[in-house]
Amino acid sequence: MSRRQLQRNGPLPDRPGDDTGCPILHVDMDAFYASVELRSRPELVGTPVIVGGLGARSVVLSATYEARAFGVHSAMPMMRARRMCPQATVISPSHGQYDEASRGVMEVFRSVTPLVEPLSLDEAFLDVGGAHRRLGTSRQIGELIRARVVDEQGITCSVGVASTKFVAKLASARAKPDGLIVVPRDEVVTFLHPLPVGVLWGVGEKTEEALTRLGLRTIGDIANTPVATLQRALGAAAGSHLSALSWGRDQRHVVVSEPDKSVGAEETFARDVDDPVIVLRELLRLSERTAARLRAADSMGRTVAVKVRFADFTTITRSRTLREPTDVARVVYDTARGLYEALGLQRARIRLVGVRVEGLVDTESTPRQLALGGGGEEWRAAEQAADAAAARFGAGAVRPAALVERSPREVDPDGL
DNA sequence: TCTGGGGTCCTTTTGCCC
DNA sequence: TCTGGGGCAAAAGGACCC
Repeated sequence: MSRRQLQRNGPLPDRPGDDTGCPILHVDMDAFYASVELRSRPELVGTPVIVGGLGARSVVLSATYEARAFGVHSAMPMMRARRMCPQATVISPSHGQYDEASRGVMEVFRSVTPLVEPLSLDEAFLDVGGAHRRLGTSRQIGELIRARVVDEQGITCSVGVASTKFVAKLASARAKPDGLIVVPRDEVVTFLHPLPVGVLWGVGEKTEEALTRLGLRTIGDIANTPVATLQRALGAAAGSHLSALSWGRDQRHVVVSEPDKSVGAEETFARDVDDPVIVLRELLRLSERTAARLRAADSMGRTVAVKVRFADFTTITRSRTLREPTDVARVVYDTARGLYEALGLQRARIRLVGVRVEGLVDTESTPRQLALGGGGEEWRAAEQAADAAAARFGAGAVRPAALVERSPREVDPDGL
Protein backbone atom coordinates (compact mmCIF):
# COMPACT_ATOMS: atom_id res chain seq x y z
CA MET A 1 0.00 0.00 0.00
CA SER A 2 2.48 2.58 1.18
CA ARG A 3 5.08 1.75 -1.44
CA ARG A 4 2.57 2.11 -4.21
CA GLN A 5 1.41 5.41 -2.82
CA LEU A 6 4.97 6.56 -3.05
CA GLN A 7 5.24 5.59 -6.69
CA ARG A 8 1.96 7.12 -7.69
CA ASN A 9 3.39 10.53 -6.99
CA GLY A 10 5.62 10.08 -10.00
CA PRO A 11 9.26 10.99 -10.36
CA LEU A 12 10.71 14.23 -9.14
CA PRO A 13 11.13 16.94 -11.76
CA ASP A 14 14.09 15.88 -13.81
CA ARG A 15 16.68 18.26 -12.47
CA PRO A 16 20.26 17.17 -12.01
CA GLY A 17 19.94 17.27 -8.20
CA ASP A 18 22.85 18.48 -6.15
CA ASP A 19 24.32 15.45 -4.39
CA THR A 20 26.89 17.25 -2.26
CA GLY A 21 26.36 16.38 1.38
CA CYS A 22 24.50 13.22 0.33
CA PRO A 23 26.81 10.34 1.22
CA ILE A 24 24.08 7.78 1.85
CA LEU A 25 22.94 5.35 -0.84
CA HIS A 26 20.05 2.94 -0.50
CA VAL A 27 20.24 0.22 -3.11
CA ASP A 28 17.25 -2.06 -3.62
CA MET A 29 16.91 -4.84 -6.19
CA ASP A 30 13.82 -4.63 -8.39
CA ALA A 31 11.42 -7.56 -7.80
CA PHE A 32 14.43 -9.49 -6.56
CA TYR A 33 13.27 -13.12 -6.43
CA ALA A 34 11.31 -12.80 -9.64
CA SER A 35 14.23 -11.13 -11.43
CA VAL A 36 16.58 -13.90 -10.36
CA GLU A 37 14.15 -16.51 -11.67
CA LEU A 38 13.87 -14.74 -15.01
CA ARG A 39 17.59 -15.12 -15.61
CA SER A 40 17.05 -18.82 -16.19
CA ARG A 41 13.63 -18.35 -17.84
CA PRO A 42 14.33 -15.54 -20.34
CA GLU A 43 11.22 -16.43 -22.33
CA LEU A 44 9.16 -15.09 -19.42
CA VAL A 45 10.68 -11.62 -19.47
CA GLY A 46 7.92 -9.08 -20.03
CA THR A 47 5.20 -11.42 -18.73
CA PRO A 48 3.48 -11.65 -15.33
CA VAL A 49 5.46 -13.96 -13.04
CA ILE A 50 4.77 -14.70 -9.39
CA VAL A 51 7.25 -16.33 -7.04
CA GLY A 52 5.72 -18.07 -4.06
CA GLY A 53 4.94 -21.40 -2.45
CA LEU A 54 2.40 -23.70 -4.03
CA GLY A 55 0.54 -24.71 -0.89
CA ALA A 56 -2.95 -23.51 -0.10
CA ARG A 57 -1.66 -21.24 2.63
CA SER A 58 1.36 -19.76 0.96
CA VAL A 59 1.87 -16.11 0.07
CA VAL A 60 3.50 -14.17 -2.74
CA LEU A 61 7.20 -13.58 -2.18
CA SER A 62 7.83 -11.50 -5.26
CA ALA A 63 6.12 -10.58 -8.52
CA THR A 64 7.24 -9.00 -11.76
CA TYR A 65 5.94 -5.55 -12.57
CA GLU A 66 3.71 -7.11 -15.22
CA ALA A 67 2.01 -9.12 -12.46
CA ARG A 68 1.87 -6.11 -10.14
CA ALA A 69 -0.12 -4.31 -12.81
CA PHE A 70 -2.94 -6.74 -11.91
CA GLY A 71 -2.75 -5.76 -8.26
CA VAL A 72 -0.51 -8.63 -7.18
CA HIS A 73 2.02 -7.73 -4.49
CA SER A 74 4.25 -9.50 -2.04
CA ALA A 75 2.72 -10.99 1.13
CA MET A 76 -0.59 -11.42 -0.68
CA PRO A 77 -2.14 -14.89 -0.28
CA MET A 78 -1.22 -16.99 -3.31
CA MET A 79 -4.79 -18.04 -3.91
CA ARG A 80 -5.89 -14.48 -4.22
CA ALA A 81 -2.97 -13.54 -6.44
CA ARG A 82 -3.74 -16.35 -8.87
CA ARG A 83 -7.33 -15.29 -9.00
CA MET A 84 -6.31 -11.71 -9.78
CA CYS A 85 -3.83 -12.75 -12.42
CA PRO A 86 -4.65 -16.25 -13.72
CA GLN A 87 -2.31 -15.92 -16.69
CA ALA A 88 0.72 -15.44 -14.44
CA THR A 89 3.46 -18.05 -14.39
CA VAL A 90 3.91 -19.23 -10.82
CA ILE A 91 7.39 -20.29 -9.77
CA SER A 92 8.19 -21.85 -6.43
CA PRO A 93 11.13 -20.19 -4.74
CA SER A 94 14.71 -21.45 -5.02
CA HIS A 95 16.36 -19.81 -2.07
CA GLY A 96 19.85 -21.03 -2.87
CA GLN A 97 19.87 -18.95 -6.03
CA TYR A 98 18.74 -15.85 -4.18
CA ASP A 99 21.44 -16.29 -1.58
CA GLU A 100 24.04 -16.56 -4.29
CA ALA A 101 22.79 -13.53 -6.22
CA SER A 102 22.68 -11.62 -2.95
CA ARG A 103 26.29 -12.46 -2.18
CA GLY A 104 27.20 -11.21 -5.64
CA VAL A 105 25.54 -7.83 -5.28
CA MET A 106 26.86 -7.34 -1.75
CA GLU A 107 30.35 -7.93 -3.15
CA VAL A 108 29.75 -5.17 -5.67
CA PHE A 109 28.72 -2.86 -2.83
CA ARG A 110 31.78 -3.74 -0.74
CA SER A 111 34.09 -3.05 -3.66
CA VAL A 112 32.78 0.51 -3.51
CA THR A 113 32.96 1.04 0.25
CA PRO A 114 33.44 -1.09 3.35
CA LEU A 115 30.53 0.80 4.93
CA VAL A 116 27.74 -1.50 3.74
CA GLU A 117 24.72 -2.28 5.92
CA PRO A 118 22.60 -5.07 4.43
CA LEU A 119 18.92 -4.85 5.42
CA SER A 120 17.92 -8.10 3.77
CA LEU A 121 19.02 -10.25 0.87
CA ASP A 122 18.14 -7.62 -1.67
CA GLU A 123 18.85 -4.20 -0.22
CA ALA A 124 21.51 -2.30 1.65
CA PHE A 125 22.61 1.12 2.82
CA LEU A 126 26.03 2.35 1.74
CA ASP A 127 27.98 5.30 3.07
CA VAL A 128 30.09 6.43 0.13
CA GLY A 129 31.45 9.55 1.83
CA GLY A 130 34.96 8.13 1.70
CA ALA A 131 34.81 6.95 -1.91
CA HIS A 132 34.32 10.23 -3.77
CA ARG A 133 37.98 10.85 -4.56
CA ARG A 134 38.34 7.37 -6.03
CA LEU A 135 34.97 6.91 -7.74
CA GLY A 136 33.28 10.29 -8.16
CA THR A 137 30.11 11.85 -6.81
CA SER A 138 27.40 9.91 -5.00
CA ARG A 139 25.28 9.93 -8.13
CA GLN A 140 28.15 8.60 -10.22
CA ILE A 141 28.80 5.87 -7.69
CA GLY A 142 25.12 4.96 -7.72
CA GLU A 143 25.14 4.66 -11.49
CA LEU A 144 28.34 2.63 -11.35
CA ILE A 145 26.71 0.19 -8.94
CA ARG A 146 23.61 -0.09 -11.10
CA ALA A 147 25.70 -0.86 -14.18
CA ARG A 148 27.81 -3.44 -12.41
CA VAL A 149 24.83 -5.22 -10.87
CA VAL A 150 23.22 -5.59 -14.29
CA ASP A 151 26.52 -6.74 -15.78
CA GLU A 152 27.46 -9.24 -13.14
CA GLN A 153 24.09 -10.48 -11.90
CA GLY A 154 21.75 -9.77 -14.78
CA ILE A 155 19.17 -8.00 -12.59
CA THR A 156 18.29 -4.35 -12.20
CA CYS A 157 18.20 -2.27 -9.07
CA SER A 158 17.17 1.19 -7.96
CA VAL A 159 19.19 3.66 -5.94
CA GLY A 160 18.23 6.50 -3.64
CA VAL A 161 20.86 9.13 -2.80
CA ALA A 162 20.37 11.43 0.18
CA SER A 163 21.88 12.91 3.29
CA THR A 164 20.13 10.43 5.60
CA LYS A 165 19.22 6.77 5.56
CA PHE A 166 15.51 7.09 5.61
CA VAL A 167 15.31 9.72 2.87
CA ALA A 168 17.62 7.55 0.75
CA LYS A 169 15.23 4.66 1.29
CA LEU A 170 12.22 6.68 0.23
CA ALA A 171 14.15 7.90 -2.80
CA SER A 172 15.02 4.41 -3.99
CA ALA A 173 11.37 3.40 -3.66
CA ARG A 174 10.39 6.29 -5.85
CA ALA A 175 13.16 5.52 -8.33
CA LYS A 176 11.73 2.03 -8.99
CA PRO A 177 12.05 0.25 -11.23
CA ASP A 178 15.56 0.54 -12.62
CA GLY A 179 16.21 4.17 -11.66
CA LEU A 180 18.20 6.52 -9.47
CA ILE A 181 17.01 9.57 -7.59
CA VAL A 182 18.98 12.16 -5.65
CA VAL A 183 17.20 14.15 -2.95
CA PRO A 184 19.42 17.20 -2.39
CA ARG A 185 20.03 18.20 1.18
CA ASP A 186 18.09 21.45 0.93
CA GLU A 187 15.10 19.83 -0.76
CA VAL A 188 14.46 17.17 1.87
CA VAL A 189 11.52 18.90 3.52
CA THR A 190 9.95 19.78 0.17
CA PHE A 191 10.36 16.15 -0.86
CA LEU A 192 8.89 14.74 2.34
CA HIS A 193 5.97 16.91 3.28
CA PRO A 194 3.52 16.04 0.48
CA LEU A 195 4.04 12.28 0.96
CA PRO A 196 1.40 10.18 2.74
CA VAL A 197 2.27 9.12 6.29
CA GLY A 198 2.22 5.47 5.30
CA VAL A 199 5.55 5.71 3.51
CA LEU A 200 7.40 6.51 6.74
CA TRP A 201 9.54 3.73 8.08
CA GLY A 202 7.71 2.32 11.08
CA VAL A 203 4.25 3.38 10.02
CA GLY A 204 2.23 0.30 9.17
CA GLU A 205 -1.47 -0.33 9.07
CA LYS A 206 -2.16 0.29 12.76
CA THR A 207 -0.11 3.43 13.11
CA GLU A 208 -1.57 4.81 9.93
CA GLU A 209 -5.06 4.31 11.35
CA ALA A 210 -4.07 6.08 14.56
CA LEU A 211 -2.67 9.00 12.58
CA THR A 212 -5.78 9.17 10.43
CA ARG A 213 -7.88 9.43 13.58
CA LEU A 214 -5.83 12.51 14.44
CA GLY A 215 -6.56 13.86 10.99
CA LEU A 216 -2.93 13.46 9.87
CA ARG A 217 -2.58 12.33 6.29
CA THR A 218 0.76 13.64 5.06
CA ILE A 219 4.24 13.85 6.50
CA GLY A 220 3.78 17.62 6.52
CA ASP A 221 0.77 17.15 8.79
CA ILE A 222 2.94 15.21 11.23
CA ALA A 223 5.62 17.89 11.11
CA ASN A 224 3.07 20.48 12.18
CA THR A 225 1.73 18.44 15.09
CA PRO A 226 3.16 18.88 18.60
CA VAL A 227 5.42 16.00 19.63
CA ALA A 228 3.39 15.52 22.81
CA THR A 229 0.26 14.86 20.76
CA LEU A 230 2.05 12.26 18.67
CA GLN A 231 3.50 10.64 21.77
CA ARG A 232 0.11 10.41 23.44
CA ALA A 233 -1.30 8.64 20.41
CA LEU A 234 1.64 6.41 19.52
CA GLY A 235 3.85 6.07 22.59
CA ALA A 236 6.91 8.02 23.61
CA ALA A 237 9.46 6.40 21.32
CA ALA A 238 7.36 6.23 18.16
CA GLY A 239 6.02 9.75 18.65
CA SER A 240 9.35 11.51 18.88
CA HIS A 241 10.78 9.27 16.18
CA LEU A 242 8.08 10.18 13.67
CA SER A 243 8.31 13.85 14.52
CA ALA A 244 12.04 13.86 13.82
CA LEU A 245 11.65 11.95 10.58
CA SER A 246 8.98 14.35 9.35
CA TRP A 247 11.62 17.11 9.38
CA GLY A 248 14.18 14.88 7.73
CA ARG A 249 16.11 14.38 10.95
CA ASP A 250 17.61 10.92 11.13
CA GLN A 251 20.84 10.48 13.08
CA ARG A 252 21.33 6.80 12.35
CA HIS A 253 24.63 5.89 10.77
CA VAL A 254 25.38 3.11 8.37
CA VAL A 255 26.33 0.19 10.63
CA VAL A 256 28.29 -2.62 9.05
CA SER A 257 26.95 -5.53 11.03
CA GLU A 258 25.09 -6.21 14.20
CA PRO A 259 25.20 -9.66 15.74
CA ASP A 260 21.91 -11.56 15.58
CA LYS A 261 19.73 -11.33 18.67
CA SER A 262 17.61 -14.39 18.15
CA VAL A 263 17.30 -17.45 15.94
CA GLY A 264 14.15 -19.38 15.35
CA ALA A 265 11.96 -21.46 13.10
CA GLU A 266 8.24 -21.74 12.68
CA GLU A 267 5.85 -23.67 10.51
CA THR A 268 2.28 -23.20 9.45
CA PHE A 269 0.53 -26.54 9.13
CA ALA A 270 -1.11 -27.27 5.80
CA ARG A 271 -4.27 -27.72 7.87
CA ASP A 272 -5.05 -26.80 11.45
CA VAL A 273 -3.94 -29.47 13.89
CA ASP A 274 -5.44 -30.46 17.22
CA ASP A 275 -3.36 -33.55 17.94
CA PRO A 276 -0.69 -32.84 20.58
CA VAL A 277 1.45 -35.64 19.20
CA ILE A 278 1.74 -33.86 15.87
CA VAL A 279 2.40 -30.54 17.56
CA LEU A 280 5.16 -32.01 19.70
CA ARG A 281 6.78 -33.71 16.75
CA GLU A 282 6.82 -30.37 14.96
CA LEU A 283 8.31 -28.66 18.00
CA LEU A 284 11.06 -31.27 17.99
CA ARG A 285 11.80 -30.66 14.32
CA LEU A 286 11.87 -26.89 14.80
CA SER A 287 14.10 -27.25 17.86
CA GLU A 288 16.53 -29.37 15.85
CA ARG A 289 16.61 -26.81 13.08
CA THR A 290 17.08 -23.89 15.43
CA ALA A 291 19.83 -25.52 17.46
CA ALA A 292 21.67 -26.65 14.33
CA ARG A 293 21.68 -23.08 13.11
CA LEU A 294 22.94 -21.88 16.49
CA ARG A 295 25.83 -24.33 16.35
CA ALA A 296 26.61 -23.40 12.76
CA ALA A 297 26.80 -19.75 13.83
CA ASP A 298 28.84 -20.54 16.96
CA SER A 299 26.10 -19.01 19.07
CA MET A 300 24.19 -20.05 22.16
CA GLY A 301 21.07 -18.57 23.67
CA ARG A 302 19.60 -18.40 27.13
CA THR A 303 15.89 -17.86 26.48
CA VAL A 304 13.66 -20.34 24.69
CA ALA A 305 10.35 -19.05 23.34
CA VAL A 306 7.43 -20.99 21.91
CA LYS A 307 4.83 -19.44 19.65
CA VAL A 308 1.38 -20.87 19.02
CA ARG A 309 -1.04 -19.46 16.50
CA PHE A 310 -4.59 -20.73 16.71
CA ALA A 311 -7.06 -21.29 13.91
CA ASP A 312 -8.55 -17.83 14.46
CA PHE A 313 -5.07 -16.31 14.04
CA THR A 314 -4.73 -15.20 17.64
CA THR A 315 -1.17 -15.80 18.67
CA ILE A 316 0.46 -16.37 22.01
CA THR A 317 4.07 -16.76 23.05
CA ARG A 318 5.57 -18.32 26.13
CA SER A 319 9.21 -18.13 27.07
CA ARG A 320 11.58 -19.36 29.70
CA THR A 321 15.08 -18.19 30.51
CA LEU A 322 17.55 -20.95 31.33
CA ARG A 323 20.32 -20.78 33.89
CA GLU A 324 22.91 -21.17 31.16
CA PRO A 325 22.91 -20.57 27.42
CA THR A 326 22.53 -23.58 25.16
CA ASP A 327 22.89 -24.69 21.57
CA VAL A 328 21.62 -28.20 22.26
CA ALA A 329 18.46 -29.23 20.44
CA ARG A 330 17.46 -31.57 23.24
CA VAL A 331 17.57 -28.74 25.77
CA VAL A 332 15.68 -26.41 23.44
CA TYR A 333 13.07 -29.06 22.79
CA ASP A 334 12.61 -30.06 26.44
CA THR A 335 12.08 -26.39 27.32
CA ALA A 336 9.74 -25.82 24.40
CA ARG A 337 7.72 -28.91 25.26
CA GLY A 338 7.43 -27.78 28.86
CA LEU A 339 6.15 -24.39 27.77
CA TYR A 340 3.69 -25.93 25.35
CA GLU A 341 2.36 -28.47 27.83
CA ALA A 342 1.94 -25.79 30.48
CA LEU A 343 -0.60 -24.16 28.20
CA GLY A 344 -2.90 -27.06 28.91
CA LEU A 345 -4.57 -26.86 25.52
CA GLN A 346 -7.45 -29.23 25.17
CA ARG A 347 -7.36 -30.06 21.51
CA ALA A 348 -7.38 -26.44 20.47
CA ARG A 349 -7.05 -26.04 16.72
CA ILE A 350 -3.53 -24.88 16.00
CA ARG A 351 -2.42 -23.26 12.79
CA LEU A 352 1.26 -22.60 13.47
CA VAL A 353 3.94 -23.41 15.98
CA GLY A 354 7.35 -21.82 16.33
CA VAL A 355 10.49 -22.12 18.42
CA ARG A 356 12.93 -19.28 18.97
CA VAL A 357 16.10 -18.90 21.02
CA GLU A 358 16.92 -15.40 22.27
CA GLY A 359 19.63 -13.69 24.23
CA LEU A 360 22.40 -14.96 21.99
CA VAL A 361 26.05 -15.00 23.00
CA ASP A 362 29.21 -16.19 21.29
CA THR A 363 29.99 -19.82 22.00
CA GLU A 364 33.68 -18.96 22.37
CA SER A 365 33.03 -16.35 25.01
CA THR A 366 30.86 -18.75 27.03
CA PRO A 367 32.81 -20.58 29.72
CA ARG A 368 32.87 -24.29 28.98
CA GLN A 369 31.65 -25.38 32.38
CA LEU A 370 28.69 -23.06 32.29
CA ALA A 371 27.81 -23.95 28.76
CA LEU A 372 27.85 -27.65 29.46
CA GLY A 373 26.12 -27.63 32.80
CA GLY A 374 22.62 -28.95 33.18
CA GLY A 375 23.18 -32.41 31.77
CA GLY A 376 23.40 -31.30 28.16
CA GLU A 377 26.91 -32.49 27.47
CA GLU A 378 26.09 -35.89 26.06
CA TRP A 379 23.39 -34.48 23.87
CA ARG A 380 25.69 -31.76 22.70
CA ALA A 381 28.36 -34.25 21.74
CA ALA A 382 25.82 -36.39 19.92
CA GLU A 383 24.45 -33.43 18.04
CA GLN A 384 27.90 -32.28 17.03
CA ALA A 385 28.53 -35.76 15.68
CA ALA A 386 25.27 -35.49 13.76
CA ASP A 387 26.38 -32.11 12.40
CA ALA A 388 29.56 -33.73 11.14
CA ALA A 389 27.63 -36.57 9.53
CA ALA A 390 25.27 -34.11 7.89
CA ALA A 391 28.25 -32.19 6.56
CA ARG A 392 29.63 -35.36 4.98
CA PHE A 393 26.54 -37.24 3.90
CA GLY A 394 23.94 -34.52 3.52
CA ALA A 395 21.32 -32.97 5.75
CA GLY A 396 18.93 -35.45 7.29
CA ALA A 397 21.52 -38.23 7.48
CA VAL A 398 20.95 -38.33 11.22
CA ARG A 399 17.61 -37.53 12.78
CA PRO A 400 15.89 -38.14 16.08
CA ALA A 401 13.92 -41.37 16.10
CA ALA A 402 10.62 -39.52 16.34
CA LEU A 403 11.30 -37.91 12.98
CA VAL A 404 12.61 -40.93 11.12
CA GLU A 405 9.36 -42.72 10.37
CA ARG A 406 7.76 -39.98 8.38
CA SER A 407 9.27 -37.14 6.45
CA PRO A 408 8.77 -33.66 7.90
CA ARG A 409 6.36 -32.65 5.15
CA GLU A 410 3.94 -35.29 6.35
CA VAL A 411 2.94 -33.36 9.42
CA ASP A 412 -0.25 -32.57 7.58
CA PRO A 413 -2.83 -34.97 9.00
CA ASP A 414 -4.08 -35.72 5.51
CA GLY A 415 -0.60 -36.44 4.27
CA LEU A 416 -0.81 -33.71 1.66
C1' DT B 1 -9.45 -11.76 1.18
C1' DC B 2 -8.04 -15.16 4.83
C1' DT B 3 -3.42 -13.99 5.97
C1' DG B 4 4.64 -17.26 5.33
C1' DG B 5 8.85 -17.15 7.68
C1' DG B 6 12.63 -14.74 9.12
C1' DG B 7 13.59 -11.24 12.21
C1' DT B 8 13.76 -6.37 15.32
C1' DC B 9 12.01 -3.18 18.52
C1' DC B 10 8.84 -1.19 21.80
C1' DT B 11 5.34 -1.26 25.46
C1' DT B 12 2.93 -3.20 29.10
C1' DT B 13 2.41 -6.53 32.62
C1' DT B 14 4.08 -9.38 36.15
C1' DG B 15 6.80 -11.02 39.85
C1' DC B 16 10.36 -10.24 43.01
C1' DC B 17 13.21 -7.67 46.24
C1' DC B 18 13.83 -4.17 49.34
C1' DT C 1 2.19 -6.81 60.15
C1' DC C 2 0.24 -4.52 56.44
C1' DT C 3 0.70 -1.61 52.59
C1' DG C 4 3.01 1.26 49.12
C1' DG C 5 6.01 1.86 45.86
C1' DG C 6 10.60 2.11 43.36
C1' DG C 7 13.62 -0.54 40.63
C1' DC C 8 14.60 -4.38 37.97
C1' DA C 9 14.39 -8.38 34.94
C1' DA C 10 11.68 -11.48 32.65
C1' DA C 11 7.61 -12.47 30.17
C1' DA C 12 4.05 -11.44 26.95
C1' DG C 13 2.02 -9.11 23.24
C1' DG C 14 1.99 -6.55 19.22
C1' DA C 15 3.51 -3.58 15.35
C1' DC C 16 6.55 -3.52 11.86
C1' DC C 17 9.98 -4.72 8.12
C1' DC C 18 11.48 -7.53 3.91
